[in-house]
Amino acid sequence: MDKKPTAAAAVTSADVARLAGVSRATVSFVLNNTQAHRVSDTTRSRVLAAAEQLGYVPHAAARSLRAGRSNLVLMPASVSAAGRLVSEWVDDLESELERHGYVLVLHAGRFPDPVSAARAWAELRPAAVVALEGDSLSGPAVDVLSRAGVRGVMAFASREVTGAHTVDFDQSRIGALAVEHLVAQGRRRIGVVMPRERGLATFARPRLAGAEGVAARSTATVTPVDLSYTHESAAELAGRWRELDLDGVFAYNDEYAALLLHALREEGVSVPEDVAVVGCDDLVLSALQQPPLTSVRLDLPTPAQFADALHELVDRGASPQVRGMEPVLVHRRSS
Amino acid sequence: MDKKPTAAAAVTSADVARLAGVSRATVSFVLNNTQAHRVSDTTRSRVLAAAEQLGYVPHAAARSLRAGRSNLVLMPASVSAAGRLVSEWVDDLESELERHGYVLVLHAGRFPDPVSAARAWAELRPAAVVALEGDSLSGPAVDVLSRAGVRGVMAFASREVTGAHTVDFDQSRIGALAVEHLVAQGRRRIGVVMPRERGLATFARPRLAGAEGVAARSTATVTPVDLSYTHESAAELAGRWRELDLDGVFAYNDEYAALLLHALREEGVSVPEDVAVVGCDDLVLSALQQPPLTSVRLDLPTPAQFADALHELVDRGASPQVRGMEPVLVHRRSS
DNA sequence: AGGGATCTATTACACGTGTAACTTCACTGT
DNA sequence: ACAGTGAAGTTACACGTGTAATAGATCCCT
Repeated sequence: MDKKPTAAAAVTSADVARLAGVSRATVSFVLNNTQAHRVSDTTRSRVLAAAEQLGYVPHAAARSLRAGRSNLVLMPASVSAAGRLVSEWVDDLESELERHGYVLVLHAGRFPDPVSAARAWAELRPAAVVALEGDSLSGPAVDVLSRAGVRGVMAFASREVTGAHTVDFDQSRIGALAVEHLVAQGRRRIGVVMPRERGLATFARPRLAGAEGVAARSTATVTPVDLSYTHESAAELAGRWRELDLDGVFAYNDEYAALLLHALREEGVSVPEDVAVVGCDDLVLSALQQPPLTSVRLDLPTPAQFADALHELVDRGASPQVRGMEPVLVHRRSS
Repeated sequence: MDKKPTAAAAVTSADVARLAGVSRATVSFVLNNTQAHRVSDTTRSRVLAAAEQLGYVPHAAARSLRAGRSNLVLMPASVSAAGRLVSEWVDDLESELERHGYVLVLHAGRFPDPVSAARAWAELRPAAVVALEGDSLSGPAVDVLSRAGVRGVMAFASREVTGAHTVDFDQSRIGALAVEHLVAQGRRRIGVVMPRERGLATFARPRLAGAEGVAARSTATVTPVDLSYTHESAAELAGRWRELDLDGVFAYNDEYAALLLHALREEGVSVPEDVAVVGCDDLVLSALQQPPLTSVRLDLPTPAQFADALHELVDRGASPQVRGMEPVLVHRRSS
C-alpha cells in the first residue's frame, strides 16, 4: 500500500536505526548477534521489529567490502557442457557449501584466454574458485586470482596447476580405460568420436590422447571421427562407416553413443558384431539402448568431502587431500 | 617469482596510483575511459603500465557500492532441474547479456519459502532477477527484492506475479496439449507421470492440472502415477501397469518417457497399441526411441530478444513485451 | 598586460557495513 | 566517600571505488 516509485529507495541499516531510535552500530550488533557486545532485550526487540517492518536485507557487497572477504564460491562452467552426472553433483555441492556459510554461484562465460577469464572472475572477489574445466586454468591466471585476494583455487584438472589445489580429473584416463577394454575384447581398429559442439573440446581432446596412448602400447590404431549432436551428422557418419573400417569406437559420451548407435542400426551395421561401442557417464538411459550400452562411470569425491576440503583451504589455508576422479568401466552388451 | 605469502595483499587502485606517481582519481579516469575528463597521453600510458604490472583488477563490490547499482543478473535455478533445452537457452542468454555489459550468474538454493529465498538473492543486490520457476515467486517476495533496489524482476510463470514482469510460461498448457492430442487419438483413460525427484514438482503439478482441465471438458479421465528416475521404479510401475488400465500416458518428460517406454516393453505392454506415450522437451534422443517418441517441444523467446527486453526493463524501467513460451506437439509413432 | 578559456591533475565525499575505542551511567564493596 | 566494575550505547574510522568540485598551469586574444 506504499507509493510505487520508479526508483524505490533501498533500505539501509541506517533506516532501521532511525526507526528504532538507536545508533547504526547497535543495529549491526543486534542483527549479527555479536557476542562481544551486550544489548538490552528491549532495544534488541525494537531493532528486530524495525528491521522486519522495513524489510531490511543487508548489502552483501558492502559487508564483504568491510570484512575484506566474501562468502561467494564461484564455479565457472557452462551449464550445457556439464553432463547430467556433474549437474547433480553441483546441486549437492551447493547444499553442502551452504552448511559452511558459502554461497555457490555458477558463471558461464566465453573468454579468449585463461587470463581474461580469471580477471572477470576476480572482479567478484570470491572466497574461492572451483574450476571444473581446470585445464584451461594457466599459472598466470591463478596469479591474477590470488593477487585479487581469492583465498582458494581448486581445479579439477589432469595436470598440476601451479598455485592452485588440483584435484585429479584426468580425462585421458577415461579414453585409456575405454580403449583398454575394447582391446581386451579383441578390437584393433578403434575410432574415437570427437564432438563438434563448442566447449566440449576441453574434455574431448584429452580423452582422445588417452586412447592414443593405450593404442601406442598395443597393436591397435586410433582414428578420431568428428560428430555433431544432430541426426543429420550421425546419419552422414554412419553412411561412410564401412569405408572407415573400424571394429570398435569410444563415443565420448553416452548421448553421442546413443545417437551413433541408432544411426548405425539404420545403416545396417550391427553392434557389437561389426563394431563395439563404449560411451561415458553411465546415464540411466544408457542401459535402455539397443543393445544396452557399455559405459565409463565417473566416481567423484562426495560433495560433502569436497565442501569440507574447500572450507579448510579457504579458512586455514591448508592443502587438504581430496580423492580424485576414478573412472570405472560398466560392461554391457554393446561391446 | 614473487614471495608466496599466506595472505596475498590485494591490489587496489591506490597501489596503481602510487606506482604511476599520480592520484587515485586519475587512475580511475584512465581505466574507465571517462569521457568527461581528459588526461595526457604520457600519464595515461604510465597508469596503464602500472595497472598491467601489478595485475590490477577492479573490485566489483566496491564499484557497484559506489555506483548504487550492479551489473549482476541473478538466475535462481537448480542446475539439474533445468532440462537440456533450457540449459542451452541459458548459455546463449549469458552471451547476449554480456553484450549489454551484464554478468549472468546462476544460483541454486533450497529455501523454505519464497520470501527467505528472495532475501538471500536480495543480499547480492543484482540488477535483475530472472526466475525460471517463477511460480514460487510470491508478491511479498518481489517486494523484498524491489525494497533492496533490484531494478528488474522477470519471472517465467503461469500466473501474473504482482510487481514482476511476467513472461508466460504456463506449464499447464503443456499437459493440456499432450492430453488433447491423446484424446484426439481416441484415448480416454489417461495417466500422467509425476516425478518424485526434488524440485520437479513445481513443473509437474501444473502440467497435471492442465491435463485434468482438458479431461474435464471431455469424456476422458486422468490418473496421476508416481515415478522415480530409476530402473527399479520404472519396473515396479510397469509391473502393475495392466491393473491401472490406461490407454494413454503423458510422461512429464522425454527422459521419464524413455524410461517408461523401456520398462513397458520388458513387461510386454506394446506402444502405441496398448498405450500411447507422449513426452516433453523434444530431445535429440527422443526420436531414437523404440518406437520414436511423440513429444511436446517448447518454443521460447530467443535469448537475444529476452536480453534486450531485460536491459530495457533495467535501464528505462519500461515494461517490454516478450513473447511467452509456446508448446508445440511433435507427433511420432509412440502415439 | 590582463582576463578568460582550455587542459590536466587533485582533493574530498559518498556508497553501506562491521567493529575497536570511547562515553555514560548505575551499582558494588570496602 | 570513592575507586572499581560492568552493562548499554555511541562515535569514528576503514574497506575500494567513481565523480563533482576545485586548483594550477598554459595559451590565446584584444
